[in-house]
Amino acid sequence: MLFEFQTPRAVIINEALEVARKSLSTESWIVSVKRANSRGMTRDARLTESTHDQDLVAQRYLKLEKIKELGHSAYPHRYDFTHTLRQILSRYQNYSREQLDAEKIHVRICGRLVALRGHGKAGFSHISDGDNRLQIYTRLDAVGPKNFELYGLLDIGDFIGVEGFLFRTKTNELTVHASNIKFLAKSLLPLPEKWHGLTDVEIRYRQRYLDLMVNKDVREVFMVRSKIIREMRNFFDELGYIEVETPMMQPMAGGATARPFKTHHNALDMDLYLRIAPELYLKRLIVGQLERVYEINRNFRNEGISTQHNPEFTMLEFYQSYSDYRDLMDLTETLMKRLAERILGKMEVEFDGEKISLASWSRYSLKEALLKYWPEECPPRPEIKDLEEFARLQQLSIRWNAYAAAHALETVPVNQDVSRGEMQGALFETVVERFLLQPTLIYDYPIELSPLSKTKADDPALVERFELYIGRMEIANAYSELNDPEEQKRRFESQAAEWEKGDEEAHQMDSDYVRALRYGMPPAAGEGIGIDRLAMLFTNSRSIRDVILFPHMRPEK
RNA sequence: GGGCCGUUAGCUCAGGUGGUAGAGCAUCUCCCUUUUAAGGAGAGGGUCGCUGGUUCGAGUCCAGCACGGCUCACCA
Repeated sequence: MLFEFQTPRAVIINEALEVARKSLSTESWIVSVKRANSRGMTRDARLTESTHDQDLVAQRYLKLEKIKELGHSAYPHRYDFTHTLRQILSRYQNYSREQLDAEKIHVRICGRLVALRGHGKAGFSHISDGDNRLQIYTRLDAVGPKNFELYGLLDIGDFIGVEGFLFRTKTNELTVHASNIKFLAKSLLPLPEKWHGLTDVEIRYRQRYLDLMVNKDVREVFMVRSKIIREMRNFFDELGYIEVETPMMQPMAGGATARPFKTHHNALDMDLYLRIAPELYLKRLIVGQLERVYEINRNFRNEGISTQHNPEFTMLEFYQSYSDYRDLMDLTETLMKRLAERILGKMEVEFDGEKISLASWSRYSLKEALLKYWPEECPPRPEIKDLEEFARLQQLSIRWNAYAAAHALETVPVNQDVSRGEMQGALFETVVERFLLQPTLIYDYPIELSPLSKTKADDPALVERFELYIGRMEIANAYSELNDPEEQKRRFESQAAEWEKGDEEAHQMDSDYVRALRYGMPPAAGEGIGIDRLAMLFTNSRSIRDVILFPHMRPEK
């Protein structure tokens, strides 16, 4: 009965609002209803008023209802386009006005409406495929009243298909002169503001789809990231590697020093860990004579989040039989130069305001680097023996700490529990790392820091391991693989002792891995390359979150 | 967890020394058949992050909290 007293418009509004209320729980909706409530209006007046005035979202639901009333499907299944926007632009961009007029090229195109400019009984708009835009000219006498009514109900963000012919406007812009419009999907929530775009960092990460719609450079970042991975696959495929996938859920998380995430398998009632590295599985494949394998996938580490750390990160890890770490140094340099060449077309990248050349590489042993980068202002410069005797290392550390305290730099721990190798490692990280802007390979690490690497033939205190630094970031980590099962077992045992002492990151005994080694593993070298950090370098991104589509965030409140 | 910065309309942002909130874009109505940050006329839209305090009066001052960013510490 009530309906008799309502105008048709009010009925539509009510229906639209019912739909809106059922499918929507946004702040704006709640706010507008609360606001209406507070004005003490009747239900119908409330609904009419709150829509009629302000609720942008309800406004759009209302338009969708009207579009349905015009006989359009709200969510049609497909659109039969003749060209992508990219095709139109690449094919016809150079056609003159006369050529276009002569040929009357008929097209059907589709995309998201990104700009609308009304003009009385005509209108200009742009549709986009995300990267490319094309202008549409819609005029009443060309599309007819029904289409033009639909045109009036469109919002920025809607998807449409347009049929028409190509022409050039007064300002010489290639444009589709519409003869028919097909509604494809509605954008019920308004897009970010057209001029300033989306700058709120949190929304950019949480609602990356908006970021991708609006910020062109963001799309570019992920294009580069994709190219990096593709080029890496090409590179390793050409070298005869095969790509494999190993377990992401492991009964024991090994292959790195890090704390894992824990999960549980219900049917088997067993705890599992998300992998911190694929290393031990990939080396089992080397035992199984896959000989050259690589895997590109996620690792998970239950640690802090920073501009350089996301809980899940992507790593390329590869193993090459019959080779040692020297081979991988060369391979790494070749790979990086090739990536730069193919993706950037040049060897120079700008990173964090500084110029990096991927053409000039340095190689230092860890100890050499310490001697080389020891600050001038903290004399005397250490000699090699200062790095090799425990007591002298302690003295050196104390000297560093005094210097560091005066210059607001990081200090290193000095106590009897720390081994010689750990002290060397700590000194390296604090003294040297911050200087490693240009590509630098640091090699020959203390054995204490590397439970899975092979010792150097002429120095059992060192292992054949190197790390690649670029832009002060650790980009890659590689070593000659330890393939002596008994030695590996002893290393695990000594790690187990560290675990007992409370080191949660110490490696656990992996008996099956030792068993695999006992069947015989050829000499081999392996390496992990951090894809996210490489992507940061190649896209001049200061935060790892800028190169991960959906970086880890706290739960939305 | 520590330090620094931030939170005002759907979006991007203004709001000396306390006096009850503003612009552009977006939205709505009207005009406009080659515009492009279209234009013109008009209208609506805000518990100024939350809680408490000082004050006659708080967007503004103070305290606490929440959320976010950057940064430092472990790690790749």
